[in-house]
Amino acid sequence: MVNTAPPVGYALKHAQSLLHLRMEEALKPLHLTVSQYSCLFRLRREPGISAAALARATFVTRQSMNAMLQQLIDRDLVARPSRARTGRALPTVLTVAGADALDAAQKLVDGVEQRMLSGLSMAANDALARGLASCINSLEE
Amino acid sequence: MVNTAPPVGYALKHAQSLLHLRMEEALKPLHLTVSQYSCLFRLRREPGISAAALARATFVTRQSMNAMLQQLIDRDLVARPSRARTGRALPTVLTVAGADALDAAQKLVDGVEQRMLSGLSMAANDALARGLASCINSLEE
DNA sequence: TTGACCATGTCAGTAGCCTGACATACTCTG
DNA sequence: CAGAGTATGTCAGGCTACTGACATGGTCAA
Repeated sequence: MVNTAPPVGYALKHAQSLLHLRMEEALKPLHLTVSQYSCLFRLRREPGISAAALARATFVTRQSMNAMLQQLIDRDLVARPSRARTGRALPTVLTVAGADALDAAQKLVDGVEQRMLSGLSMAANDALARGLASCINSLEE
Repeated sequence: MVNTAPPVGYALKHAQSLLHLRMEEALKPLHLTVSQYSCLFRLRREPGISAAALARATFVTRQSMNAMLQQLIDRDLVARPSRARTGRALPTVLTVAGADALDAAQKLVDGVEQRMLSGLSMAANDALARGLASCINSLEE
């Protein structure tokens, strides 16, 4: 007897959709979208990263990322040179204002994430993370 | 010592993004998008459901759902009356062609889902499903 | 050195989904 | 019975992300 509908994929979508919604709500006062937050977050972890690499890390196309970066540059949260020192990649970095915005956003996002995981024991949290990692591994390539 | 970046939210996004991508690839030969598949899937489970309820179940707005339903109606995969017998809700149902398309799509999607879960034991699969359910529960309202 | 190959950035066009707003139909309370 | 409240469908407009295409710069093998 098999399931008529394996619920894992649906649950994944449901959870991600809700997480995105709550994050969007939380970040609204800062006038940041989830995508913009992800971008700033990754920029702190990898200063000087190229826009294309940033795009891959945040699951959008490089075209979308460049459009988003332009907005963030206009708001002075991010900076990058107009010409590459070498190659074509333009190394992008956080500005001071960008780092400040990220700090504020981080607190709000952490709250949402804690809320999401509040019903899980440490072991269950671990099992969830491990399960997701396995799914990711099985799906890539 | 706390994590600089709690990876669960990111892993959730990563997994969902990959799953969506693989499903999109798998459904391409049928000229169906993931959203359309989700819509058909839900329609089989709940024949006669309203477009608004369908929208909630598939995590889009009712405006988007109505636009999508119009496409599916044009392709004769879905049908619904032009007037409601009672109230405003227009009960939507699968056509025979829609059921056939869903059957074909189901096989492909099941393959993707199995691939995603292929690295997990039954217990780990269970723990993942339970963890996601807990996250969903904690995040709604 | 040269030519294939790949990565990056950019331009143009398209599609999907969203928010905001409104009319309609039912329900429920006073 | 009158009114508010809720749910559904629909129209209009806008924004975001996508695909497709191209030029540029670097790498690597022949």
